[in-house]
Amino acid sequence: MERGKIEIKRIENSSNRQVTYSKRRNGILKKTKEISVLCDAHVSVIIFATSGKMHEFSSTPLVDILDQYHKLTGRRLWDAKHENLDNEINKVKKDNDNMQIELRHLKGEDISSLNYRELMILEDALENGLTGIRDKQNEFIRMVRKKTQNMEQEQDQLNCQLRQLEIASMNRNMGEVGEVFEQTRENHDYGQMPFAFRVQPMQPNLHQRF
Amino acid sequence: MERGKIEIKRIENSSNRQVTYSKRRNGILKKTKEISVLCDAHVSVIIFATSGKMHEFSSTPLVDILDQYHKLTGRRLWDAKHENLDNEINKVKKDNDNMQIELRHLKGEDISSLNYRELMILEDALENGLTGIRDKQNEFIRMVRKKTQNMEQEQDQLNCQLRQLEIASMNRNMGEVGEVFEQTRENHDYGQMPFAFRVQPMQPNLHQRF
DNA sequence: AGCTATTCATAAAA
DNA sequence: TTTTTATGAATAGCT
Repeated sequence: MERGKIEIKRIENSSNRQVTYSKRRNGILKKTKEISVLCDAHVSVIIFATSGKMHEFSSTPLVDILDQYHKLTGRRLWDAKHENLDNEINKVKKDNDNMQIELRHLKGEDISSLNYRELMILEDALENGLTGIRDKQNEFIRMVRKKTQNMEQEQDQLNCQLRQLEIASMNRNMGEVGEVFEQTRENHDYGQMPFAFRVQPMQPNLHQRF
Repeated sequence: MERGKIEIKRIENSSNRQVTYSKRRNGILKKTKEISVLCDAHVSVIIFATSGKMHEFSSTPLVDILDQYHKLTGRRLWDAKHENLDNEINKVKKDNDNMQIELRHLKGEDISSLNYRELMILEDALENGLTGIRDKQNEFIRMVRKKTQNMEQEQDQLNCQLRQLEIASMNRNMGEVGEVFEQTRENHDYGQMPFAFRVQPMQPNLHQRF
């Protein structure tokens, strides 16, 4: 065999093999860089020598290349965790789709494909829903009504008290005033009473006359 | 520039680029195969053309190569991907929860925390849904009713025809039979009539008397 | 690691 | 695309 020509089979001489490996590896890396530049190609090469040493070239991040690889071949290159996440996301998305459909149906959308039985089931569900909602609403209304009643009663009581106080005040103004007025003030302790409960005199300037 | 020599930069002429790509790609694949045989190397090449078409060569299953790659570089190829998946899964789960809540509400469940306004909105949604469903149901009912009517009409017609044929048959049996019977047979051409339209004699054995 | 003699790859053209 | 051919690039075997 003349110089320069070799048969493509394992080179038995270890040092020859080592040299050839080194030369050809460089050649390959060079070629891959070139094709990626010349032709806009995305290339990844990973080369391991038997020694375990690695050389690589990637025109694009390896992850991206592998991602495309996966999309195209469907072959899984990833680890278990990745796969689990993938499964989970698919499951959740499926749930999502189902719920989406159910929601639409309950809103009366996309129902053309349903048969009568399915429509009946939907109707029942909606009626149950309505019943629940209306019960709740009635509860609200009862509550509000009760509250209103209570407030009216309170109002009545207050009005009643107010009238009594007015009468008392009138009586005092007609008789001895000064001493008794001061005493009344103390008894009612206006300073700690909420404003709404204070009795506004019907004739605020009445005492100025004295 | 003479024939055969080029500068390493993107080939602008699209068809030249395509041809060069094809040739060089083959070259690279050949070289990688050769080095793996000659030098016992483990090699993986993945090449994507801009078109998206892929070519690859792996002296060893790609998964194994990537496994070694992991061990050697410690680079976590998938971390970024995992993070993305995590984000996506969280988003979808959130959607899921929201829909779950909406569904429950529409079914009248878990509504204690809602205020009156929210209840009203729900009620409207449910009523709309019911309206849609009931419209659809009515449509069904109308359809079925119409079908039934049509069938009844058809039935009536058939009964009518049947009666007429029976009468005709009776008449024939009362008069001259032999010759006329044969003739009638020909006229009605039973062979091409669908079975349902054939007149069954009321007394099938009547002719045997003659 | 360099250095040729050769073989191989491939640009241009068909 | 594939083939052809002229030419440059890669590389086997030596140093």
